[in-house]
Amino acid sequence: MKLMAIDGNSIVNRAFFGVRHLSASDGTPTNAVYGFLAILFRLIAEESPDALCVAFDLPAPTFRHEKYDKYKAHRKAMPEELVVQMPILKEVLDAMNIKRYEIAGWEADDILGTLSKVCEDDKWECVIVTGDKDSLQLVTDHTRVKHIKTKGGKTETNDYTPEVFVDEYGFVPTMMVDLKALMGDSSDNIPGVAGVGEKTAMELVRKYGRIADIYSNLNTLDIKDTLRSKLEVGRENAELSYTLADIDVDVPMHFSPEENMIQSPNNDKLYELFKNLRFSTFIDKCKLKPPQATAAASAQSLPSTTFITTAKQCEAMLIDAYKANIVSISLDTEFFDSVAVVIEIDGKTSSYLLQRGAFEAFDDTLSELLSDKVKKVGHDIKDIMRYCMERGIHTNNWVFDTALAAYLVSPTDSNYSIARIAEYYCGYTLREDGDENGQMSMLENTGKPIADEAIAISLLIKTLKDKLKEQELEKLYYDIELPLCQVLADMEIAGFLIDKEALALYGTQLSDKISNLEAQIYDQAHETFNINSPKQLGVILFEKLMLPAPKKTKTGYSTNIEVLDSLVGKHPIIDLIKNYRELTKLKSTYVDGLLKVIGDDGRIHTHFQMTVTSTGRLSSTEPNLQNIPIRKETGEELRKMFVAPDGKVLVDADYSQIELRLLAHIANDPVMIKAFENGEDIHTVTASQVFNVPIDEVTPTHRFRAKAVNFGIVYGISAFSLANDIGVTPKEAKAYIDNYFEKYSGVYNYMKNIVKTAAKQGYVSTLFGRRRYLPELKSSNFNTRSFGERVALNMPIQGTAADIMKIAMLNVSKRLEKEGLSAKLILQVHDELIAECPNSEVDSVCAVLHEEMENAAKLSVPLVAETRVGKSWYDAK
DNA sequence: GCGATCACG
DNA sequence: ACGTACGTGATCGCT
Repeated sequence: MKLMAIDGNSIVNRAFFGVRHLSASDGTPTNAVYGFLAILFRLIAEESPDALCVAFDLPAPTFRHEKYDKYKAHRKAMPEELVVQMPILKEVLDAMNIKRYEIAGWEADDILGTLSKVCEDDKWECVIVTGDKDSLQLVTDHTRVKHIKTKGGKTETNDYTPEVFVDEYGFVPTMMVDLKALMGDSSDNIPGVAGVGEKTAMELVRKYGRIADIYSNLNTLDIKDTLRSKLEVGRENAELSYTLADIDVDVPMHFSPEENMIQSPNNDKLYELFKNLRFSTFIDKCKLKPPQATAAASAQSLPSTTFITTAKQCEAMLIDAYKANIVSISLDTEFFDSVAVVIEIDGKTSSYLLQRGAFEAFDDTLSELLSDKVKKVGHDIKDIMRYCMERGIHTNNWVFDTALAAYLVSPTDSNYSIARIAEYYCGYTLREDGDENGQMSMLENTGKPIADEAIAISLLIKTLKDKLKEQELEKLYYDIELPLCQVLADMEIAGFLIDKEALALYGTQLSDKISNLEAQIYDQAHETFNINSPKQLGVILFEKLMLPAPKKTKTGYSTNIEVLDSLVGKHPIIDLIKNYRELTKLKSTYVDGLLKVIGDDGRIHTHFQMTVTSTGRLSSTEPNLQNIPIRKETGEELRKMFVAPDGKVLVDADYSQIELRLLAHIANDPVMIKAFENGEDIHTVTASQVFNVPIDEVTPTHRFRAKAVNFGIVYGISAFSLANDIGVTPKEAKAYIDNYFEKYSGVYNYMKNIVKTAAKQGYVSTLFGRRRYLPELKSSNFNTRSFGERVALNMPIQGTAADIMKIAMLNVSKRLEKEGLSAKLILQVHDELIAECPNSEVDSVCAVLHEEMENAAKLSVPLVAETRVGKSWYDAK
């Protein structure tokens, strides 16, 4: 039988410092609890113990403090954010029916030692889990210590059996105490012997054994006299340290391993806890079910769903739908053959399910529901719009989107599925759409999931509307985000025409070059290997060819472009590999990747994601058309395959320096504003400022560096990173930054103030009110907090640029329609808009894009947009 | 499923 | 002293 005993404080500490910021629904930090549980579940899976318990320290003084009043004296107090997590962790453990041991006057180590001894007497195997090396003294044939450490954010475990310990230390585990008695421990304030560190202490213990032996033979030991006198002077401290380091295995406590046998958790309690902590992964992992009581209670107040089977029922439903203020709709997007509707009139809610085949007028009814006559709410309505339009049904009059609202309210969440947000905001759990048994009715079988979804949507509306109001997001939501859905749906449907043959040809040309390079690389390496495997490549470069390895990753050698660049000239294989990397990237991601997604119409229809970024930008997937190569010539070729059909051209319009213009505006920096007003090149102006040279003496190097500084400022710069980026010393980089802030003092003040404001109000926002909350600023972890500060600087700029582009898109789309132009927007790449345009409309469309983009916002600097025309994206750039 | 790498603004 | 720039997505190898 096996007991796993955990040093609670030690592990929770590791978790706290190793896991990034997380918080419960009320904002309490939860990262330590999360990390602890992640480690716990991993260990249970790894060890499958029969019994399990956790030992904790208590804040009360221990017998060690009595012996030595300075014990752990200058140890830092536990950070407040960890303090608040301790009771939560204990509550979770209780709900999991895992026993906790905490005894005033003793530390967790002593408890672990005591219970490992009991295990030994009872012939149980004992596994002690800790992040603290002190407990290694407990290792015996029956007691194994699992030592946990965090390395680069990853937890690693080392198992110490007596053999492993002896291998590493060169003496038996019990002598760990002697080691510590000699070397001391600064974090626990154990003095040890002055002048004796880890190396010397190890050697002494290895050679001469326990400190009792060392001191009784002190005069005859074969050591330097200086060391001998250090030992002599430090004798009292050594003996005191010994008693402090020695783990007490006779703590007066009742313990028997059988009482700690693993039990199933208290489902209801643990479910509630995990739900509030937002630990949905652990809910799944423990296979917890929503508490029966609450499920039943909420089910009572929910409408039961009517399955519509007659034209008469259907008519009655439609009449209500026309009358209602809000109708929640969920559509089956797999077969397009069922729709769920929830209607609320006079506070009375009814739920309906309509299916094709269940009554004759399904298609007509669906068209009615989707028409102008019904005010609708849906979830991800941009997708519904696209989906319906692709099937020839026009939709209209969507007045709310639950996903979009949840995103604006909390743009850093990772998932806005209806199930997630209904659970989170309303405590409403959607039933799983599993096929539990084959004997279900139509309603039970295919209708349930969407019927539940429509109910969830109707429940969410009020909560989300309140939140939008509370956070002053209504204007942004109703005037920008919601109307943008239709524009994006139209763009997705329009798609981008691809010259498929040219793309395929380009692919075969790449293939030829790649196999050529492959052969040369194998030749240089004198063997074949997988060049795409960083692991194998690392072995070839740094072990076989003995090139210097400048950097390592968590898993091994780094072979990224920076490393390769540093090796250019040292071996001919490097250039070949760089070339190979570049071409295989183009082939696999772009040529093969894009060929796969060209539609029957010869066009690529990307999906714009509206709820992904934390700043308000869009993202593009399946395929991503926002990262088509342009920075290198070989890659830029690809843009020749993005074309306009016969009789049409592409109009490409992009904002010039929108982020720096916004920085000038938001920071209200007179120098920068003036530069933009005068239409000057901002990087040249910055160079002139930073390097103290007249404008016409700015060299390309000056400009290049100034450009990096400008970008760095927008990202929340550090001298170190800037130095790394442009290849100067950190000292020089710092001088650039100092100079920059001196000249652009408005920017300096902005940066100082925005972090302060963010910390005070807990969030930052864009000119149009989009918010991002920054709990990171409250973190006691330096990295986390610094990240929060950089985000506070960057989000208002990047986010405002995103808002402005969205406004421009809405206005362009409106203008094109109003002017009766048939040109269509087909792509947005953050600061760039592309329209496909009949030859005859070129001038008008250029004007529309130009004007609507430049007039999307009134700032204290001009917004500038440049348009180009071409038969391909390459030509139009 | 995750890390490394590299494509974009 | 800390560790080192913001925001994304796709592909590959490996566990």
